[in-house]
Amino acid sequence: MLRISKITDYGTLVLVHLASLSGDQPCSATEVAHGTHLSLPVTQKILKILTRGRLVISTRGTGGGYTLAKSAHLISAADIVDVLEGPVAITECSHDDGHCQLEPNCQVGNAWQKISLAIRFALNEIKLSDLQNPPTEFPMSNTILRFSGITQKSAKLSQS
Amino acid sequence: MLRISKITDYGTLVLVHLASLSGDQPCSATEVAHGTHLSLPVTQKILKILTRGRLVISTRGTGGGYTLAKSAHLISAADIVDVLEGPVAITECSHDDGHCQLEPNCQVGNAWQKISLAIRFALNEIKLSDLQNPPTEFPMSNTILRFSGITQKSAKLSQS
DNA sequence: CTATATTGGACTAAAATAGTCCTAATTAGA
DNA sequence: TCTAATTAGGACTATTTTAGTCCAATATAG
Repeated sequence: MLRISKITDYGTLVLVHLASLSGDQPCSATEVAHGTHLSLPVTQKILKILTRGRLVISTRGTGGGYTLAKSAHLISAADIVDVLEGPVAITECSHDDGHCQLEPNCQVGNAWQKISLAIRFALNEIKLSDLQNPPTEFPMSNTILRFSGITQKSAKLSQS
Repeated sequence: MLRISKITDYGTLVLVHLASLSGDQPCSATEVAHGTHLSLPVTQKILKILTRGRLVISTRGTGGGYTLAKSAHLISAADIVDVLEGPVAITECSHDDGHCQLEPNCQVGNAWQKISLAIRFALNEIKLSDLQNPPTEFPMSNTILRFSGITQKSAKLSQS
């Protein structure tokens, strides 16, 4: 459905929360869970993914936790999607067994790659700092997209 | 994974095939299946969806089949995605029970909506006629997007 | 040592996707 | 009016993906 997964949805909440912190003391998973109203297991899972993706830095042990790896205006929506939407999956068509079975239609695959690039460009333009306090207009905004994005309803809220 | 489903993948193949036809006699599902190397059941399924989505027009009975509903340069990638990627799913957050449980984070949901708009804009710019014979450059193309697009490998080829 | 934290990954249930198939309904033409 | 060619609608199953939880191991401050 051309949708963004909940992991990405929640992950953005987590990143925005980390970005909103003033000090540079690490923020524990428990604190993030409280701050975002996400359940603790989900928060932990997301923080682990973000850490592996090098968007946040972790500190282990007592007093440990997580901090943003870089300034919020240096993290783009493309970065977030890259890290949270699973492994890099280059278009399968290219260079696996060397050549295509559907020669003439390969043009089409090529076209979707171009479309993908256009989308990526759009994601690249939007920074975490924009998500913190979004401007009314993003570049290229135009009509309505059906896209299951971040929502309150979809968010798995903890009871705490 | 921010991916395009195979239905959309195949559907584009089908539309490109219909667009490539010279006459205005309808093309049967069987013919489309042969032309695209997709299996017949899949082809039929896709043509039914495209018909319901009013991107193609069907003629029933002997000698019947399908034709494009409008010129290839009037059909955009956004149209194709709209029709093939399932029902319209407006962002769940808005106006269901009136207000948000995560007031401050609602900003984030808002931001993803904006991102969605940007993506939709990109899709709007690309027409079926471009997919037929894609230009080397699309507007806004920049870097690499992981995006499982149309592929030969992923296509379920018929044995016919 | 011990309490606090992250790390890595296993695990299950639910949902979405892919693909096939069956039974109408429709229509041209013999 | 039959018959063959076609689309229409939707049921159905298997596979894959997603969502979410949990556990055992590792690290560290005090």
